[in-house]
Amino acid sequence: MTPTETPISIIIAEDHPTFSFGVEQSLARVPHMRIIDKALNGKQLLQLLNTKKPDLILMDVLMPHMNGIEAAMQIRKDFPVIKIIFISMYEESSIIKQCMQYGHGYIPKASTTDELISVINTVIAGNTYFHNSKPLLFKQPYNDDLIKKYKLTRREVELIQLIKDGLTTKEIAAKLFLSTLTVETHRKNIFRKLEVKNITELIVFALNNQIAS
Amino acid sequence: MTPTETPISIIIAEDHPTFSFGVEQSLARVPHMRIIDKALNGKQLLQLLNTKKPDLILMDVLMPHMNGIEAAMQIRKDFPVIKIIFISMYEESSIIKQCMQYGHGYIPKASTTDELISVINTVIAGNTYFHNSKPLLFKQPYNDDLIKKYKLTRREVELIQLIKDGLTTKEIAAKLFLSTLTVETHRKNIFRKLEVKNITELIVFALNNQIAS
DNA sequence: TTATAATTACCTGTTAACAGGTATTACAGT
DNA sequence: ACTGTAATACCTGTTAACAGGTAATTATAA
Repeated sequence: MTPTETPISIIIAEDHPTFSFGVEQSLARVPHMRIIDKALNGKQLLQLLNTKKPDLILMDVLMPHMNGIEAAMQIRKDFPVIKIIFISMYEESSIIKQCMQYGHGYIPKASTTDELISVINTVIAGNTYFHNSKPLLFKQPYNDDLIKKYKLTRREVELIQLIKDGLTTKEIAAKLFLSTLTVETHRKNIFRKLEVKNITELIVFALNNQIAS
Repeated sequence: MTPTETPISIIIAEDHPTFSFGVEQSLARVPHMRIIDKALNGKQLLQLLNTKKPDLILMDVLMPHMNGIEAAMQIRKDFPVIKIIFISMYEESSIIKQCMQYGHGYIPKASTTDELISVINTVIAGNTYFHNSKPLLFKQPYNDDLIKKYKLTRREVELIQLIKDGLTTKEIAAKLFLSTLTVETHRKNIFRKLEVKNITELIVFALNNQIAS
């Protein structure tokens, strides 16, 4: 939108040199963007940041030694001013969600150069941009996919909701006018289906997968 | 980016007619966008949707009778295809976070027409766009704020992490070479400080507040 | 150095969670 | 009419969680 006087300085953190080179070539033609360095993984990136402070980092999510998310967690602590755009081969909602937590933008590797330039401008302008062709937000009201995948019944999903709200078996039974034994049965079935060993794992699973919001 | 053949149909839900009129005027000059109707609040909007199905809704966050967030929750259930862009006077992170949950985009009312058009195009293209000049993501570091607020010790945070990973008291004790009784003491202290009554509430709290990721 | 906080550990109970079953009723799909 | 699944409920245990204390060692900051 508004090209700055001094060019936007960028570091690419990406373990595949081929892709990294492609990005470099693409951005070479953009006057107000300059790639000042490259890193092959998170650790290398953090070392680079000791001497060079870019405006923005194009960060691959999956890298050896230290992945992009971990690196981003560290960077936002040490250099909160630096913008981070994640790039990933996979468009899984769980990944995109993490990117929303720890970065300012996300695009898949399959994106066009135009989209890349667009997202850089957007993020530098102080906004966020998360590409998702299969919209993640509207997939989660009740995560139907997951519920089908794990063959959860309506009642079971209802129970998960209540468990997540911190209700004990007894409280749930009272609320739903059921025997506590029935609630326990449901609970056991949920555990079996989701392959979790206790409430803790159930809650983490449910929250991460938006079965209970 | 890519103007469609048939124009993008839009409904505005906004309780201030002045603002609503301004948007209408602004978009009137954009050929591939068409405002097909207006609503003054969430309830009115939902009624409109019985007869008209827009591609996109420009939704004010704060409206009388039924606010934008509530309306969005309903709409994503009933008409998941419809895109929602929130418009708000306030740039509070709590509001933006909710918008990220229930919509595809967010811009403040102070935005330019260019930004409005840009966000509509972005969202229609299947992406998300959340304007935030004071970046919300980097405001919740690892959540040191919360840890300080609740006066959690290092050890307690460590315990929360392990509890979140589904470890039982015994397992945690073994891992940290502690007595199970010690772990129980820590746990009780955590419960007291965070004012939660059981592990379930602890997990939900920790995940929601990024104390444990 | 001297409080203060952090970490560790223990004691005594009660209650809830969890494991591994069986079994009945009801209803929806073929 | 039949069959599977959902929803309900029970039984028998064991173990973990939780509540309510007390108290001894470290660290650590005033």
